[in-house]
Amino acid sequence: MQSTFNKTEKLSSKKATEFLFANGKSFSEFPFRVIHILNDVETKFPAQILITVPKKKFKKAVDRNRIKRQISAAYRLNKFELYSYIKKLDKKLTFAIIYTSTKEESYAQISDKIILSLQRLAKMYKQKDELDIDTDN
RNA sequence: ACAAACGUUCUAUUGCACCGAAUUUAUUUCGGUGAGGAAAGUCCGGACAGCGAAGAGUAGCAUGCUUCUUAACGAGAAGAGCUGUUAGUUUAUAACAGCAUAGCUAGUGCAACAGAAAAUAACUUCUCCAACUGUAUUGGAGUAAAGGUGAAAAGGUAGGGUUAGAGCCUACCAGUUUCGGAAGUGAUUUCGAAAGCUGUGCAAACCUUAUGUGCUGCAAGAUUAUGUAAACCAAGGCUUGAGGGUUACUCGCCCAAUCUUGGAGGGUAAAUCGCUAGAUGCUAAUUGUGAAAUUAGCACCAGAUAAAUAAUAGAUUAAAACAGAAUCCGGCUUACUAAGUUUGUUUAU
RNA sequence: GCACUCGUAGUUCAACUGGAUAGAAUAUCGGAUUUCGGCUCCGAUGGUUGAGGGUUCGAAUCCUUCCGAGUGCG
Repeated sequence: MQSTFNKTEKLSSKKATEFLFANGKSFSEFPFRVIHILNDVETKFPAQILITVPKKKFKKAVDRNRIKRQISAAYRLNKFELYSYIKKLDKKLTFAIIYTSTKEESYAQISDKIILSLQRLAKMYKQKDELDIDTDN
C-alpha cells in the first residue's frame, strides 16, 4: 500500500463538514484537537481528513501552509494502522485536525503527536467494533 | 559614497495539481510544466461582465502650476515657482530635499492667552471746539505719529504739509495689479510704462470655480441536471386612478391591485464554462533630454477550488531575508538577505 | 471581493467642528484615622494621545502613509 494523499482523501463536502462540526465528538492531544464522526461519504479510502490552522494564531499564510503541509505529510506516512480498523466497519470515518498551539513546533514533534492521536482514534473505533460483536453474541 | 538589479544550488526517499501520450474504462505507467519582486496592503487607474424598459438634470465623490507620456490614472517624465537645509557670503549663486502649487481682490466663518485694538482698529496719548470753572474735569469732533503684547499690528526711510496727524503730497526703496516689448509650445522669466493700488492669515474651514466621474464586482455573468412556493408571466373579469416598480435624489419612463384559469420557475447543494496568448515577456536596432514609442526576431511561461507547487535526511556555505497566485493588467505604498557580481551617478587621486 | 469603524494613565471613559498644563473614576504608593485591618479622608505617581510625515502661529482633534483591533454586505 502506498502512502498517498489524494484529493479524495480530503474532506471537501460542505454538508459533511457541517455535519461533522455539529454532531462530532472531540478530544485534544496537544497541539491538536481532533473532531470525528462516522458518516456516509463517497470515497475509496476508509477515512477523510480535514486539516485546519486558525488564522487568528498564525497571521501569515506562509506559516499556515507550512504547518498544514507538515501535518499532511505526517498523516500520509502513518495512516495505515487507522485504516486497518476502519475497514472493518461499514461506514466511513470523517475527522478534522485543528492545530491549537500558538507556536510552530518541529516536524519530529508534530509527527509523534499525530501518531499518538491516530492511535487514540483507532482505539475508540476498535472498542466499538468489539462491543458490537459482544452484543451480537 | 549613493542608487538600482540579481533573491543559493544539488542528491536520495516518499508525495501533490494540471496537461499530453500509452495501456485500457478506472486505474496504472511514462514524459512535460508548476508562485513573487513584492504574489502583500487594497491607496488609485483600466480591461472584462452585468444592472436601468429610453434618457436628462442635481447631489455626491475625486483631482487642481505648465507641457508631455499612457488604454487610463490621483501614476510617471521634463520643466516653472515656492519653502527648507548645507556651502558660500556684501550680494549673487550652487547642491540636495520637499511641496494637495486654482480662487480669501465672490460670500460666510474662525483667529485661544496677551494686548487699546485681531479686521467697520480710537482705550491712553496728541490736537481743536464747547461747557463748567480755574488749571483739573466732562462732552463733541479730528487723528493710525507713540503705547511693554502677540504667530500675525494695517508698506519702509527722509522731507514737505497740518490745529495735531496721516500715501495727504514728493523722492528713493520694497511689493501688488494692469498694459506693452523680448525669450519660451507653456507655466513663467526679463525690460519698460502706468495706477497711491499697499487689499493680515487660514480653503488638508464652509465654500466658489474648472475638469472628470452612472452603479455594482468573477460569490460579476452564462450553461446543465434534480425539483417545487405565498414571488413571476399570459388570458379573462373588476377598478379609472389609490398605489407599485425603476442606480442616491428629482424629472421622466414602465405596470395596473384584490379574484379565476393556465403556464413557467426560485432558494439550497453540485458540476462545467468564465480561466488564462496578453495594453504578454525577452533580445536587438532606431527616435526622444526623459517617461516612453516604433520596428524586427524569438518564446508560450501556474490555473487550484478548504485551494497543488511539498515533507524528511544530507551536501555546498561566513549566512540566506521579506514572504504564498485565486478574473487579468498598469502604477503607488509598505516589508526585506551574508558575502558578492553587474549597471548608473557623483566625488577624490 | 467590496464597504466601514475604533486605537488616549495599569484598567474604564472624558476633552464643545484646532487654543496650550490632556481631565475624572478606579488601581498603585505614601500619610491621617484604628489596638490591628477594612471603610473613610488627604496627597503623590503614572500619558512621546498606536507609529511616521504634512497643513497651521498652534494638532488628541484636519490631511496622508503604515501598524493593530473589530464590524457589515454578498
